[in-house]
Amino acid sequence: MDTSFDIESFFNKFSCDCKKAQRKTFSKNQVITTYIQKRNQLCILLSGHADLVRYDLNGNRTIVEHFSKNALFGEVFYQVTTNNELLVEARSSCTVLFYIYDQLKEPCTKNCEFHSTLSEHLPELILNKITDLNTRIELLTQRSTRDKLLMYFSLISTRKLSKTFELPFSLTDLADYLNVDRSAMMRELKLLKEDGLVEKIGNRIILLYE
Amino acid sequence: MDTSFDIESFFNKFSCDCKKAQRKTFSKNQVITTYIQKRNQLCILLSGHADLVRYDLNGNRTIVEHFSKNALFGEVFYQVTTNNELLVEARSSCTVLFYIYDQLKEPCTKNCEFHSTLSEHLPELILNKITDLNTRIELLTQRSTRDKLLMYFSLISTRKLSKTFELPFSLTDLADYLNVDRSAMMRELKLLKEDGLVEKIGNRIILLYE
DNA sequence: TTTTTTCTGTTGCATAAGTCACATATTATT
DNA sequence: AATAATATGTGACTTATGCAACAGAAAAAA
Repeated sequence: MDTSFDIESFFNKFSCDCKKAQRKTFSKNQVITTYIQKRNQLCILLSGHADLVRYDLNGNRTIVEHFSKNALFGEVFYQVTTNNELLVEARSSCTVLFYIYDQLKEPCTKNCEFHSTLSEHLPELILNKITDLNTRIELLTQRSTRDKLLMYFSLISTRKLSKTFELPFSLTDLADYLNVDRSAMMRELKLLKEDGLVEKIGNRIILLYE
Repeated sequence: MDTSFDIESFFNKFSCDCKKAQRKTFSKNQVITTYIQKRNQLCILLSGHADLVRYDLNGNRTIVEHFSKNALFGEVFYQVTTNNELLVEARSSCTVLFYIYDQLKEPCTKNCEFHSTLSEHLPELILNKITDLNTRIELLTQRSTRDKLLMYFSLISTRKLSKTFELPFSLTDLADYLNVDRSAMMRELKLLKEDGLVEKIGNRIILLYE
């Protein structure tokens, strides 16, 4: 998520005196939070990468959302509908700001600069979240595994402004993100290579079309 | 979407003097808007039902989102990634409020009551939109057609607080919404009936489990 | 009303995609 | 450096889902 406003460096300069925010760091694979209704938690990812992951009763794992710098997450945004486990897991080492949504909304009595600036930028951050979610839906509504792969590659390619890029996921995770079986995805990836649409060197993807 | 705040009746009482909003009505199947980047349009559905529909090059139709009373939509929320057509179509007769997002943000000079009240309630409306999108993702990440149907039924059932309910979609539309082939969905629906999980009388679904 | 259009329900068939299983490569951990 | 753990790559087999086609029902238009 690319925002002109860099929350992390801003937070470092004007740390929040009002004590409404908690800042924590996490190492890879640690659980950042779980989604349990009622707490109304709102989190901001200051640095690193994290995933919202769902484990269902059949042992299937789904990466519901992927978060990078400046992303918002937390159960304020979530109506927990199923009784599946929903965890946010750190994909790399992460720094996270924890808020209670209702406290964030009401004006800060201490009038600390960080708090007011964050409120000012909140609409922008939220709009980014919504477009991310809509893009996620576009991806998931692709009909075939091939279409999902091609759209996913194209998204990263335009974001990186290059036909060559590193995958931010392992292939196992990518399958869980695209909601397809891993071995089926591998097969399709091979076909894409055979059809001369894609090249893959280690973790690096090269798009050969257009 | 159930909000305590009813925009429609409020708008009727204190109609917006500042002329920033345009209110229009649409009849069934009319195109309310198309998603073209740059205009930054934000729309509010005051009454009726509408769908965001995508037509791809193979003639496939996808219902990307379904909107009901108080729903927000428009291209502010959308990063148009593919070159597919994206239309919002009225499913029933609709009343829609059109805004330009940037104008909505800045404080109203005329200080009209509607405008300020809307701004006040905007965070709540936006939060609803985000939880809707997340629920949509939950639905789309169900693995099988059966799971999609069961989750969809369960969502409506909890919303209506009843194991018996009318489908707000035709079966053709439902298939486009669940992103599955219609005849495959019909087959699965038959199996659900045969397994004694669901009963269907006309447009009415009865859940038989739990 | 009659006619036309769209929706529902069902089938046979083709194929995309899931399941299982295993070998090798790569990455963590001790 | 040795061992364990996890990720990648691939193949044989099964199954779910897509596709095409059609008849009857329901809804919309004439």
